[in-house]
Amino acid sequence: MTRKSSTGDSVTRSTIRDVAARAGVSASTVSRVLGGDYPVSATTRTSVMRAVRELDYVADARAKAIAGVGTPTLAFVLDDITGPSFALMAHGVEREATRLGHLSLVCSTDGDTAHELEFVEMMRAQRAAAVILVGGTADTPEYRTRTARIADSLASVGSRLVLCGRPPLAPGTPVTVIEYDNEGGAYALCAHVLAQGHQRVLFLGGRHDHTTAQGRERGYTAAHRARGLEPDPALRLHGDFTRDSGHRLMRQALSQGLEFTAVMAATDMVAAGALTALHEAGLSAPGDVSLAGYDDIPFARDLHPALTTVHVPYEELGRLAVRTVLGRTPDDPDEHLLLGTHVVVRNSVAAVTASTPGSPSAPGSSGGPGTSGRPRKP
Amino acid sequence: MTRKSSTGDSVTRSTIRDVAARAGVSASTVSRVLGGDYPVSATTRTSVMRAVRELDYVADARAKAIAGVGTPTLAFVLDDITGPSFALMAHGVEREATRLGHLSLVCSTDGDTAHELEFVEMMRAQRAAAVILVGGTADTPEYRTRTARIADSLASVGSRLVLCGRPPLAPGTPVTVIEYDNEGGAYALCAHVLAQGHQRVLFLGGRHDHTTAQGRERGYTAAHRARGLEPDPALRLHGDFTRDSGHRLMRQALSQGLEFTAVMAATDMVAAGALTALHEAGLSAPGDVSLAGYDDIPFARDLHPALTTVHVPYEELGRLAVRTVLGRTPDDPDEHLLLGTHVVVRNSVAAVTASTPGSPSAPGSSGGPGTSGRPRKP
DNA sequence: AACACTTCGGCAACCGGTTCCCGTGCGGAG
DNA sequence: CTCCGCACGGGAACCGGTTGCCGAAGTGTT
Repeated sequence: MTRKSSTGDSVTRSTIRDVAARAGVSASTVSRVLGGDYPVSATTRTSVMRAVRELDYVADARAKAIAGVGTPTLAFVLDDITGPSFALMAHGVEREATRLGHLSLVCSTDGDTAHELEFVEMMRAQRAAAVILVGGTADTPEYRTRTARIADSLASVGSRLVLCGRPPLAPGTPVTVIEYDNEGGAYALCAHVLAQGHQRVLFLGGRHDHTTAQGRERGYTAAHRARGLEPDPALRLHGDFTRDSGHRLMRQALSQGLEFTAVMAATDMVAAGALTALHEAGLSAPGDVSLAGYDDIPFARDLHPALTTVHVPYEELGRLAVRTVLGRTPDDPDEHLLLGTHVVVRNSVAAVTASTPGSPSAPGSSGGPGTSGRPRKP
Repeated sequence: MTRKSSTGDSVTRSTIRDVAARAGVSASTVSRVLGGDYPVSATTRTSVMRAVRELDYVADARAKAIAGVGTPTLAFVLDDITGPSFALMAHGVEREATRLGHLSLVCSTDGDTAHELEFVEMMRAQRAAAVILVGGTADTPEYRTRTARIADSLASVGSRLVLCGRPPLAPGTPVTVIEYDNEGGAYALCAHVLAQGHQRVLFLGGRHDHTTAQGRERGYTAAHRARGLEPDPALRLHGDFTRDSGHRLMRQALSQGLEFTAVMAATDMVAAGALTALHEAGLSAPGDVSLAGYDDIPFARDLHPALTTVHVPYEELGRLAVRTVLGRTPDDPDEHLLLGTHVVVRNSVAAVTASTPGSPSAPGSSGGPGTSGRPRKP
């Protein structure tokens, strides 16, 4: 049995024929014993099982796959698993996939769309049951045509593209999309902030061509307009979705003397960075400035003050994505699900008072936020 | 070409023989054109390539794998991708794997060791190049024998087990382990806290049989002893590594009137939960109580006060794990790497003053932490 | 005793690739 | 003009499984 015992026992890598030989039967019989349904006599069964056990044999899943048996795997590609909301989605995808008996392949692109293409090609080669693209992206015409092409090429090998947290493509493209309502959530959140009497709310956004950021910004604008307000363009700052971006943007806003009594961040991460910048400037929330986030990541509760934000059912989103795509027959119409969100009120946004002051003494920053809750004419 | 065009174009799923037929050559030629090295005339090459393009053909990676070509995949199984430190490791693993041209399979066990076994069996079937178990675990004799068996069974199919952030098994077990220094980090951190004059520091631990928690607790104890102190057993509370656990434990500690002037949490997540519990009780850090964490998750900076903690190179850990295992030849000795950690001092632990008070008014809790920085005789 | 029917196991083809081995047709060297 | 070698391409075996089909027993019926 030992082919080359240089160090301890060697690699065995036994095949089905090895098992067959040891049990004194043919390979087909072994396959049938393992497969289950075919009638096999009790004596052969036990002798085969004994050989399997002795050799510690496991059928090669790739060989089974190629023979058309076995469960195909699922793939999901995302920006960076490190982001809390991505992690949540990934968890949902993975949990549901394994619950349904599928393996999950994961790829991070780190925002590199070229990587995205490479990955999809690999997944196509793997004959993955589905490829799930999670998270928003820069929405350019080039992106749309590229993604549509991806959808087609996946469909051509019997796989399927799923867009999770990303807007749909042109109708007729073979794609499943599961979204959540960015605009609606932002609208509700901003309405809540405005209802507290704030009139100048700073928007800390992501990249301005990013679908998620755009949706949230639309909600911000719409909420203002619904109250007959027109948000000051100077109050929109763009960066990315990291805490560092929020930190930087907030410092910048403070140092250039922007006037505002509340801040609405595009994500909780951005809010977290903004909050520390506020603290560093000697300002408190919500005493001096109210602050709201978006995503309701687990950590939102542990910021001080606990962050008012909008809850997005990220994990459910991932779960739903795989359930939908796996429970699909080829001729089903293309699905498009839109999940709702809701704002969760915590302690970081307070009513504006007549005396909501600017920074009493903001060290290192010239001028704090607006010292009066009453801005110039809207 | 269209087999059944019920809705738009049908599934093509073209094989290498389809390409060969279309190009008017044999399958072997197509394989050689795609493979690269074999001499093929320019005219055949272009005609083959044209057929490939027209059919949008991609070779089936599984078939290649079974034929002994193509890159094997890598698998990593972890508790819950949602935990920030896990996510960091996962990111490191995934990044390094794809950099080296490998795909990564991911599985979460949610702490269920039975799942762990199932997954490993699946990975064995997949003939994964390596299976990386990340994160600490409950260290029981049963665990050790089970894991050793896993290591052997993986080795028998030419795969290999990697333990990442988990202690080694019995010598001779075919396993690669990459650890970081829990005890040393906790020692250094606790020494820092003690050097600030604290003498009663509350330890908020994880499960007492969990390897990571144990290491950190050992460091906590050792740091005390190095100063001639013996930590009060009543000051060790055990839970798990979640923020909720930290929250609950801290509430419990406050409500039962435990005396302490500093808190050392087993993880930053626990610290975060503990901090909000402190806040909820009307206590401030580090004014009333100093607080330290462990892991240096990205969020640690955004707590208020910014958390003093010990930095663990999680991402590097993951990266190193795959680099080590992939750059291995079968007869190499079993590796065991131990990465260093270092404490990062922020604002959450302060020197104890003569007047470091208990809770001025802790609502809902009967009695705050010790009102005197001076405990009974150590 | 002959017959049909069921139970059970082996042969061989197939899944989609790769690669060894060999045969052809071409060119250049002697 | 012959011979040799090389460039090129095809047939077939193989990787490790599954499964349709068929034949050999064993059993029950008339």
